Order: sequence, then structure tokens, then C-alpha cells
Amino acid sequence: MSNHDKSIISRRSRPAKDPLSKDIIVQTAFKLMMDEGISGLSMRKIAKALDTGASSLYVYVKNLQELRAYVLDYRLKDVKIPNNKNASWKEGIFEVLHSYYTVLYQSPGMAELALTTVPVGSHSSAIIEYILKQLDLGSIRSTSAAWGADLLLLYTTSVAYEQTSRNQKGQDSTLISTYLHSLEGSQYPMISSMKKEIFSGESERFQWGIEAVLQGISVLKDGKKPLN
Amino acid sequence: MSNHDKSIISRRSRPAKDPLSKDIIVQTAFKLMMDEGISGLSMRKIAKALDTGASSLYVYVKNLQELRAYVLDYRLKDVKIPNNKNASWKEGIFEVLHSYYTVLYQSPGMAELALTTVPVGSHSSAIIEYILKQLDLGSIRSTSAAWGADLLLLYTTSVAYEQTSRNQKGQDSTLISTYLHSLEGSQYPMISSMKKEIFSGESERFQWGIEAVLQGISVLKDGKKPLN
DNA sequence: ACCTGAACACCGTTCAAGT
DNA sequence: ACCTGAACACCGTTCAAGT
Repeated sequence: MSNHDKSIISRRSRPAKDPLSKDIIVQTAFKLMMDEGISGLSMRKIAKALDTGASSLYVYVKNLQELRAYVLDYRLKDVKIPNNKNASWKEGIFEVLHSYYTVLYQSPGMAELALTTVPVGSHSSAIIEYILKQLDLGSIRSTSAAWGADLLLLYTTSVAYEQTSRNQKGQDSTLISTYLHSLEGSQYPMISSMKKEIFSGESERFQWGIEAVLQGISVLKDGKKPLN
Repeated sequence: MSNHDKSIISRRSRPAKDPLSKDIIVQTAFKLMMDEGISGLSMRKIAKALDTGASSLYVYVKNLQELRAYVLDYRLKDVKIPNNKNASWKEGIFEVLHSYYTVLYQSPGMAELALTTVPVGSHSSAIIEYILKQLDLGSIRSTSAAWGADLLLLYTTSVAYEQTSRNQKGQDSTLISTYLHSLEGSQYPMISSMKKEIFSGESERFQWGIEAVLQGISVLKDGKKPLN
């Protein structure tokens, strides 16, 4: 009852625990992902890292899916939106996508997260917005621009995903290149006749794809009926 | 000890349980996925459906990841490899991809499985082989063909994925279209100025993407340095 | 308003023990 | 050789109870 007793009881063994917040949860989740990859992204592990129980997180985050979306957008803040006035519209697009690729590539699990999570947030919006602006400069608008932006991001994400999962497992895991293993030449002549070409530089492949897509949508533009 | 007793004891309450096999496991897994989507694809659920324990499956299947690859290839057996001699090489490619798209679209969870599982097996090989053959007819060879085939399949898979997940949740979940919600026009002018165009027909979008990619890789062919 | 612990209903994988 | 049950080390989410 004495003041003395009380002050001893209320003394904390360590500085006051950081109060929870969406930001702290997202940052902790991201740190865990840096260390453990996508499997670090679990409610229970994040909670443990914050010295609390998993149920506490639900005050700030609706569920794991929503948390994943937050983590994705949080990481995308490091994607650099170019502002080189001398560059062509294509170069601008290549630059953002390259920055996006690098960001995904640097954090294990990030590419997988990007591939399976619908991005919601200001950073992903900024990237999309920039790509649409550049496409507009290249006279690509409307559905072509919208679908094209989608395709460009999808392509970049998937190249990053293949690249990182290859690194992880110490194995080659391109969609196409996996077919090459354990196949008989006689049964799949086309596949086996091009084994060499498959294993060429990854950055070359990345550039090639962006260029191919940009070429394709430039040629098509709007309204053109496909496959005639 | 008597013969009589023994025969009664050995009498089974139902016809002898089907012996396990890789095929039966894969087929059961696929059936479960048809009913429950991707969450039906668990060792424990498959085992229960086969009236055994999860550990029994490990005799025939190395782990869940391998089982997923088997299920994917099993489903891909229904993809029709075209043999229309009068069709152009592009039409042939469009046809396989359309069949592939339909197969993914019809089984819930299949598109997600295809997006996150490296396909190994004769059916996926047959599809790749056919696409490479058609690209060869269109004078697209070497790395262009390999990367192009990859890109075409990736694109098709992802359109199917977006389409099915949209259906599942009764929501629109195209990469691009999700940005449109809860965005202020003033902050992202490009995005908000094209809201209408985004929500157009999905089959049109599918065709557009294939054509764009084919155009792009046709123009590039081999050796061309991108972005000059 | 926020946090907690316990509970519920699940996971994949391993392993000793059985046939 | 194959199957089994139990165990291990996890999951996401909910909820009554506390402050």
C-alpha cells in the first residue's frame, strides 16, 4: 500500500515495450522475411518477434493476406521513379522496371509475394502511374496501356521470381529450362535442339522481354483486331 | 485356431481397399482441388479421402511440392494440341494457349497452382514442344523462341489466375484494376483517367496479350540489341 | 481501446512399430 | 515393401477475460 512498494512493483525490467502499430508490424514482418524468406511471414512469428501473441496483431491488420499486401507495398517504397528528362519513354519504363526487379531480387521471398499478392498501396500506385505516363508519351493509351502496364509488371515479377528461386535452391528453374532435364531428344526434338540457348544471361533475358512487350504493344496500339 | 474362426476374422467389412499408388493419389488430390480449390491440396486431406494417414503418401510422393507438380501435369493432359494443317503458326499457338487457359479456368485453384509450381511432366512438355514448333514455323528460334514460349505461358496463366480469383471473391482483381479503387484522381491522373477502359472483356484481353507478345518477338527476332 | 492466453481446427513431415 | 499412429513443430483465427 505504501508508495515505496508500489514504485518497486511498477518498475519495469526493461524500457516500456514499443506499443504496437500497423507500421511496426509491417516493418517487423519485412525484417523476418529478409531473414527467413516467405516462411518468415507468419502471424505467430511476427508476434513472437514483437514479444506478444498472434491475436494482438488482429487489432491492426485484418488477416494475413492483408498483412502481405502491406509488406509488399512497404518494400516497393524503394523502387525509384525515374526523372531523367533526356531519356526516351522506353528508357524510363526500362528504368522503373529494372529498379522494381532489383528490389524484388534483393529480398528473398519478395518476388513470390509480388506474384501472389494483389498490390494495394501508394507505392505500387506510383509505379503504375509512372508506367502509364511513359506509355502515354509513347502514344500507347487506353486498354493497350492498362494491359501493357500489367504485362510489363507481370513479366518483371516472374523473371525475378524465377531468378530468386533458382538461387535459393541452387538449381535452374526457368519454366522452360526445367523441361530440358530428363527429356529424351527423340520425343521432344524442338526442346532438346535448343538446350544451349536457354542458359544465357538473365539480364539479357530481362531486357529482351521488356523490349518485346513494348514492341508488341506499340505495333498493336488500340482497336487492332488480333490474329487476322 | 480353427479354420472357421480365421475365415471370419479375415473377412473384410468392405471390398479390399484400393492399394495406394502415385496415380490414385494424384487423382484424389485433383478431385479434392475441384471441390475445395487449392486448400483441398493437403497431404492430410488427400490421405483422409483415401482412408489412410498422411504418412502413407510419402511412399509414393517425396513431398507436397512434388505432389503439386504431379497434379498440375495430370490436369494438363486435357490441353488439346492442335493439328489443323490449314491454320497459320500464330493460330496454332493461339489455339493451344486457349485450350490451356480453359483448362486452368475450369478447375478452381489450377491457375494458382500453375503460377507457383514448376511444371514437370510429359503433358507440359508436349505443350512447350508444340509452341516451340509453331514459333519455328514463324521463323522464331533460339533464345527468342525459348523466352517467348515462357512469356506466352506465363501471360496465359496469369490472365487465368486473375480471372478465377476474381470469380472466387466476386471482386475485380486485375493487377491494374485494383489500383483504381480508393485512389484520388488528383494524385494519380493517368490511372483515374482510364477507369472505363480497364473493365472490358476478358477474352479480348487474352487475345490482345498473345498477339502483342507474338508481334513483339517477331519484330525482335534474334540478336537485336534492345533499347537503342 | 488494447492486449492476453487458451482453444479450435488445422498444417507437413518423421519415425518407430507393425504386417 | 508397405502401412500405421503418434509425435513434433508448426499454422491462422476467434474469443472470453482482463487492463
